Amino acid sequence: MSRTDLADRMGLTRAAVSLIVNDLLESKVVLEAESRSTPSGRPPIVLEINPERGLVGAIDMGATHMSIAVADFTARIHQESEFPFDIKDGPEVCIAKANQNLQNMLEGLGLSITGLSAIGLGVPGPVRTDAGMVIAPPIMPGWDQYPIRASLEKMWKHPVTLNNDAELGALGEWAYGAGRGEKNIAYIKVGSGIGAGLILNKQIYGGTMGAAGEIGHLTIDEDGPLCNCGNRGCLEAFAGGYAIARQGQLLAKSGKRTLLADIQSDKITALEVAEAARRGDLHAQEILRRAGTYIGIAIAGLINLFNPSVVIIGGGVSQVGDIITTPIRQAVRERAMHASEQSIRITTGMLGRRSVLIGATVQAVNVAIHAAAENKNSTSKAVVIETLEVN
Amino acid sequence: MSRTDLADRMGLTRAAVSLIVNDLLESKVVLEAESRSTPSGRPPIVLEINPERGLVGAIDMGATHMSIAVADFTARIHQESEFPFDIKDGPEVCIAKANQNLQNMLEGLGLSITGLSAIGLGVPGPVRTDAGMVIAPPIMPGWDQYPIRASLEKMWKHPVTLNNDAELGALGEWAYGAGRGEKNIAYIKVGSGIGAGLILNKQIYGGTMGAAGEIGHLTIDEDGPLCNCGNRGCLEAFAGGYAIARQGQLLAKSGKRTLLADIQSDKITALEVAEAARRGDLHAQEILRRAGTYIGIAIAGLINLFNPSVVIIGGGVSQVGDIITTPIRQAVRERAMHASEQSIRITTGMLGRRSVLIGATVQAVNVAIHAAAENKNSTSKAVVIETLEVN
DNA sequence: ATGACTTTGTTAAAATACTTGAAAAAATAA
DNA sequence: TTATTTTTTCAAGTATTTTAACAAAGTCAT
Repeated sequence: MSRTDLADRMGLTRAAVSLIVNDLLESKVVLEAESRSTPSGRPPIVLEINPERGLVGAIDMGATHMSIAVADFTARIHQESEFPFDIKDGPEVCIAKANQNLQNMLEGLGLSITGLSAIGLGVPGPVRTDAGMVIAPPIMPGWDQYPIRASLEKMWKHPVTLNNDAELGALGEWAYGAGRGEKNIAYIKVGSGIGAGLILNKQIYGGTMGAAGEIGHLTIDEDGPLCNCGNRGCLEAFAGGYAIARQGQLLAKSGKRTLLADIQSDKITALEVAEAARRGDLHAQEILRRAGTYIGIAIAGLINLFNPSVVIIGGGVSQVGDIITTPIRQAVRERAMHASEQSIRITTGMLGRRSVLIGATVQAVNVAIHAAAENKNSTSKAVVIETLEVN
Repeated sequence: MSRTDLADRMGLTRAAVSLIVNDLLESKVVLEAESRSTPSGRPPIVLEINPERGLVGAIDMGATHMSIAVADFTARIHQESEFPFDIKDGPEVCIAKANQNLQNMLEGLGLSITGLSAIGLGVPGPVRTDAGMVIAPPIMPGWDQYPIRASLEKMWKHPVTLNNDAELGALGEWAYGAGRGEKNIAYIKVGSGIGAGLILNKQIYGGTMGAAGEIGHLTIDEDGPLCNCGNRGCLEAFAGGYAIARQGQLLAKSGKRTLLADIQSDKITALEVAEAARRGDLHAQEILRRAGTYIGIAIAGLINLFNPSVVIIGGGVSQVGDIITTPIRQAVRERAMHASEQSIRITTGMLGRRSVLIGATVQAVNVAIHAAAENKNSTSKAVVIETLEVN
């Protein structure tokens, strides 16, 4: 990105951008790379974020697993680890575990917490980002209104950001993945549950209470199976990881010719079903195809309401690729309005399992750069977000 | 609203607001009213928009009826008229009719088009507001990519704004109706068709192609009745005005004890069904109750995805009040996620049939004030929108 | 190679949009 | 009357951006 490109995107003059960029250069947030060649005229000086400007922490708390990572300012992950835990243990225990593991990782890198500029955290519940807490989370007992950000900032003495995990997946894919440069995207996280993260007008949209994007609990069929939210026929009850696992278990016991028959029934998770499908198991493929159709129905609804330019399928189940995206696309084609459906792109995420971590990194880098800009008597400020966007 | 209130809402200092407001006072956009009394301290000077600053035109093109109005800067409608027309006649004919009727109304008021500061227009299709045209509209044959705003501005030599009608309904209710001061609202327009207008983060959200809010084509039941969009089981096919009319016609012919039996079957529209229901016809009430349940299912989906703070039911059918809102509320209570459902308010519009017209007025006043601010060497600018919001 | 052309980046002065801190104004309560 | 409270204003200063001119760095045609 050249200064001129930035000026165009931000609606400023080149002169203004020049001043801002020179400040950022001085504070080493961005670097000048080699010039690009152009058909005519002075070649632009390519600007990029300085990876060596600093490091940030990223934490992705799921329902049953936690991932933590240390990454640089370009969101490149230097070290990463994943381990099982249980969000139901409540904030104190979970935060202690997160701290423990982050400290261990830092030690391994010859660093301490002071080596990080900021830490980004994602959790599987409705987040009030400004307040730094979750409100009435369905699957996070004990976390309701616990001051997550405040207690982490007190412990680490560094800025912490808190977001919903699907939001961060959307942010990650938007900044560095399949949604780059788009104005409105939806990221569908198909894991044990199903949630959507929304970027609208280039910003995370969380809704009034942080509870936007609950696509997993759209009613697909009022007479459908019971969902653990208490209602019937939610998408999640048809196509979530648990639902897929249960169908795999039933399949294994059915006596049909399937690769899953070799596995002990209660060990079958969505992962095993996906693996069997990939290896050609027609029955397992059928399970995923059906799940894809249901997800597609819900996505068609989302498209009709939001009209995004891209829908990105992420989360564990998305790893199976075409087996699930094909029925999704077909269901959308059949059910979404023509105008929206014509212009939509439906794709799997480019960042795989890492999209949430990378989204957390983006948030952390954001606050880190803001903090750096505050310390200087610089001309930047809100501008920095755009700088990142443009990266 | 005092200067101090404005400062708080806009995140500026009182000094800054004072400067801006004084400019607006000088250009007669706002007026100082009498001071409110307060328990202690200097009483604030109440500011309000000057109704006599100017007039704007507002046009609401529906599928089969057009409303036009002349209103002042406080969105008070001075004169209004409604007449049948057919959007299918295409842009030239419809624009000519709009012009004809607006000119007549202005003549009746002793005015001409030069007496208007701006004109706001709403149409029932996906609008690209910036481009001033509709893209691939389902029910506006011949309008696709026709330069609506450009040709109107050429004809009238005044600024024209173009929006989707449901968007404008949302804007109207947000600015002067049931959604005042809220951050995220959805306005559900239940007319012949069913569409939603969205205000997110205090701004109209139209989606990537202007096709957001198509709630009428959410799939409620894949085996449901055929919709004129080509799919099966759309909400509109269950609960739209046409669907209600058809059910009323069937009811009339069924031999059941109903007020509709007295009316010639092909003259029964949704209006007659609503009227019969209001007069106590149990079968007609049942039709509306069922429609309400379906609408509620769709709204529950919308709430799960958007988490707005208010959902406003507008359009013709909403006039029946509780008969329809009660089943809607119940369906939402049963199907929406707890966190969102707890905080939501579901209500009918405060502006009745006029919400779209008032939304069009708001847009027109907005551009008019902007234009006024551009002419002056004033300190205002983007600020003006906020001023309006606060009204 | 030279000059014409194009596009990018820089500079200094001016304009704009605020903030800061103090003071004035307008009421109530003691 | 004086103290208190809150709103509004004023004047000076700061921060951010534009304007308009210019310098820099390339290509292209001759």
